[in-house]
Amino acid sequence: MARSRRPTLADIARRTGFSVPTVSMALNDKPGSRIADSTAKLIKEAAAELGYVADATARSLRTGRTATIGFISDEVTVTRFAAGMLRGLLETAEQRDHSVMIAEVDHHPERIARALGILRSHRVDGLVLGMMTGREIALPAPEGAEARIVLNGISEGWPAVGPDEFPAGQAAVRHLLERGHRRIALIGRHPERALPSVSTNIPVRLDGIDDATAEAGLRFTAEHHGDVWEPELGFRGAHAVLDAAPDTTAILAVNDRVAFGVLQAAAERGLCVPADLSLISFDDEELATMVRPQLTTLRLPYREMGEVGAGMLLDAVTSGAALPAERTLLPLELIERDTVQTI
Amino acid sequence: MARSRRPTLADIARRTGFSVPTVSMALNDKPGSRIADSTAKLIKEAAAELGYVADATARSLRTGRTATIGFISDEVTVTRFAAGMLRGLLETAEQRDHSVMIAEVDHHPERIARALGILRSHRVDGLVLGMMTGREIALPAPEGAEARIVLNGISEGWPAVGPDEFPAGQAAVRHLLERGHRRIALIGRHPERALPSVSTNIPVRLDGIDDATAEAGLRFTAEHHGDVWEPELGFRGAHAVLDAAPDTTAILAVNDRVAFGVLQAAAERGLCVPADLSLISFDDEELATMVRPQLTTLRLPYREMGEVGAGMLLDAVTSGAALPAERTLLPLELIERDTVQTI
DNA sequence: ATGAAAGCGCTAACAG
DNA sequence: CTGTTAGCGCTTTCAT
Repeated sequence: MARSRRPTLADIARRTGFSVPTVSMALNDKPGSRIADSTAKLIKEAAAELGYVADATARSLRTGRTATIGFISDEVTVTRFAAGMLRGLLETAEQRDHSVMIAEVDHHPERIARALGILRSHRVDGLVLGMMTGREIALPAPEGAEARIVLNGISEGWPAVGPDEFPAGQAAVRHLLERGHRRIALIGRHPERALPSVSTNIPVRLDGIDDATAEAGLRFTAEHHGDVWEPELGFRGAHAVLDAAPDTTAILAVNDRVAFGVLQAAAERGLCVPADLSLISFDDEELATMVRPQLTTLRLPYREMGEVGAGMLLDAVTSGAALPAERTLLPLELIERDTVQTI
Repeated sequence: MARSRRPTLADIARRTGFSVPTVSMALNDKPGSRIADSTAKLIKEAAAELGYVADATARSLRTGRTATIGFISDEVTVTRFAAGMLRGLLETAEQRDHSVMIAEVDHHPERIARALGILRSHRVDGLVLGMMTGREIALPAPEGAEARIVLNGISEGWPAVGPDEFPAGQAAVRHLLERGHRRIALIGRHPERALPSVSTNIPVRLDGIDDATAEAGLRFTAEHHGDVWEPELGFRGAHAVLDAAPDTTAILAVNDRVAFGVLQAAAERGLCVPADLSLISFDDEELATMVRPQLTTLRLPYREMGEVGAGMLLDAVTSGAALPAERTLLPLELIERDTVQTI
């Protein structure tokens, strides 16, 4: 039953007796052009009857704009953080009447170049590169003139949006301090300071942590290093740290997964969290609310990165203004749940 | 420095002295048309020098095909399962030289209709609707002639791909049976059989479970009902079930999150999994490998749904053949980890 | 083996 | 207020 050909402006024009441009104007009702209200109504009715939907490819060819932004991710669609970033992006894009074309890449530069080329061939109005881990990355020289932005990571020549890690690190320490903790252990510092190509975010987070402890004239009771931030590290780290400094009252874990491991170790030692041991971490992934007690943690603003990134990009696209050269930093919010207790 | 205008076929034509159609032919090197190898080479070199990328909007306008498929999800981008489905889709699409345009919707039919309209205006060659939960849903009558498919869910008039729940339910029971368990408890059956608009998958899974137990002449030692499949249910369920039937040797949990709760309850009771209590569940979400012991579970084929769905869709798009009217069912794989022990 | 002409569906510029 | 003309960049006849 499907009409073999979809209706075009010409169909509506024929049906109503007006010309094609008139139909076009009426349907787009721009403020400037004055089409008689009566004809506009007629035309719209006809369009609705025919089930007309404008052909975006034709429109784009003519206007040079596609109302589409491209999203490339280095595996972000495959991780627990993808959701927020993509969702923020999609929502903002949709609110501002833009569609999103998505391409997945791995870490290989040639794959990224390929994805960039494909998106460019589709004439996207702007490009968003979302990175799962905050790393520095070498991107192909931005040849086209499209607006572009990188989320979470850093790349030479690309405007960027990322999490504001330094104050977050401070906040975590201060939260513990304010609740009376003076004997704090840290789990998850890199064995050596990470290269920017490996991580740009966590080292800054640790700088913030160190800054706040130094300011309070404090040293950690113990530290357990590591750079594979999975539960295993927290599990072993908690045992190590608690063996070394049994009077520790609070543990600062570099992320939620590590904190999860800490929780298991604490249970094994017969320690009750938070009565016997407080715990604070970073990320606020779904896991944080699945465990009991639920984790007090600093939420990484993935969703906001998507929203703000898309917003800035679309501002630039719309106004033609340049994107800020400075990296835009978004705060991590402290989510107080059940793992920190005042002593 | 950016060239204000991107290079077109005409630019290459001017530069090489050939005509625009010749350049087009040479660049697309179709089997049929015979362009001299020498000129093809010349043209390709020129194209590369200019950094030419074909304008997809122009091409689409002319050919009527966009080499793009649309993906709509009812919140799938926001859940733990999104990753696999989206990734399978993206990979298959990319392998077959198609791009993906994505739109996020909630459950409101009018939102879906809107997304459908937008994607249709972009003239996508095919439509994939991915649903997070396997439900039956009423979709706007498919007006356009584009190929379409629904993943995980069911909708009148839409070809579908979904998980093969019945044999998976059987397999879970049989796995326990084969390992000597005869005293099994079940956690997570709906209080009453779910409506298709709520869930089409889990009830079938339970049918499979019931079928295999009946076949073995077995009854569950105890059951704990519920339809909010979160850890809390498993936690309370395990306690209830173990209180009611302390001789239970294995628990069948309706999903991993529930199993996670079971693990916590077992620990609380001083029960060691799997030595004192075996446990099997469904989904294989990331959580399954984060807990210790790691969960033995039946993996939901989200990624495969994406792959197979995209594959079928693209077959239809390419060949013009119709998609199968039958729902295509994909197996759940049993992932043996550490929560089931032979007794 | 290559060129000339036409047209996909739309919008912008200019008449009237 | 509305119609005419033109053209975005590409591919597809049809000539040569």
